[in-house]
Amino acid sequence: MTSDYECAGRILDTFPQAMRFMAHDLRDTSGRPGTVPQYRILSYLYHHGPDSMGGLAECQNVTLPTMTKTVAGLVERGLLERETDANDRRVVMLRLTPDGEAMFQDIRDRMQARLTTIIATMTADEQEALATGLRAFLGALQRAHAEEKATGHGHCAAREG
Amino acid sequence: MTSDYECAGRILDTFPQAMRFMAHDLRDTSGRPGTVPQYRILSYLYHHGPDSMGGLAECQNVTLPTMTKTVAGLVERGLLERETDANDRRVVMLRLTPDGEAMFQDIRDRMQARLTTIIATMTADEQEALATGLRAFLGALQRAHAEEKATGHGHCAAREG
DNA sequence: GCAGAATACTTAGCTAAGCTAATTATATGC
DNA sequence: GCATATAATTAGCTTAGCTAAGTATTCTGC
Repeated sequence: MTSDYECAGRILDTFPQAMRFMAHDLRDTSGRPGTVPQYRILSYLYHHGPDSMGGLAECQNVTLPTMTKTVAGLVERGLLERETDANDRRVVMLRLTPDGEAMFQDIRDRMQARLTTIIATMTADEQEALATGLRAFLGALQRAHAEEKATGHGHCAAREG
Repeated sequence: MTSDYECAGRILDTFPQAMRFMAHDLRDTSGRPGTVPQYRILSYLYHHGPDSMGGLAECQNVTLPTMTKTVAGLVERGLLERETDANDRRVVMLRLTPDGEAMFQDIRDRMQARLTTIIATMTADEQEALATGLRAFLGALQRAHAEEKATGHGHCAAREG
């Protein structure tokens, strides 16, 4: 029954190490695309379609200035396009370019291939447990995030007034 | 049978988000101790006892210059002590000061309390799965790390000649 | 319908983490 | 004892993250 406490310690041990692995692999991927935050932006736009700076910042849980800067790098490399929203010209919409889409697919395939070789050394049961555990944990994280915003405890202001 | 592939995607979604949570909490913790890499150094020395710059850099999977800099911040704050090794005066040994030990315990307790409230919203089965999955995954990661070093595929040179 | 408040984003300026390349200091080996 | 190897540091760069302040647009209220 100490599994929540144990989980906490295990998360603190495991996640940073895994992130270092991923960061390293991303840099190796033919040099260009680079970093985990950049990859996450490509991934989000790929799966959810175009979104605004604010929308991206919120879902990635970073501030707007941080998002502005990270996006700028991707735009410079021609992986994203900026477009002023027609309905509200304060809003900047971001979308993947064809290059950005191809780049995302390429990186994702490499990353998954790499992770897959690591995960393949685990038993089927362990893989199942990991997938199940992570799915539940991600849900729990997002609930916590939403709740903090609602109670004003969070780090960034709520989007809808 | 797609669970390894699914795991890979899930890891890419979940870990960075969880890291952002932890990073945020660490900064909030009465301001001082700061960041995930710093916390990891305190944690390692707490659990494994004093170690050298090289030893720390290797186990944390960063380069020596990175470790030098991060450690310097902790030494400045009086959380770590440097000591030249008597047997090999090139080697710098790091150990926790009493302050460092107290700081580690304090941070760890806060982090675990925080994570525990998140994890508590998961079912007992999910918690169990997460703990099991992460334990196995950490093992798999470390095997991969060791193997890469052995085959010279890795990023940093092997320690033992 | 325009002044003032609110919103979306950017700019400026900082800190920390990460890297590589080059130095310094100590150990080892022939 | 000189050449080479090893442990750590320094220098110099990039990216990510933050806050505070500025700009441009939209909304509100009278």
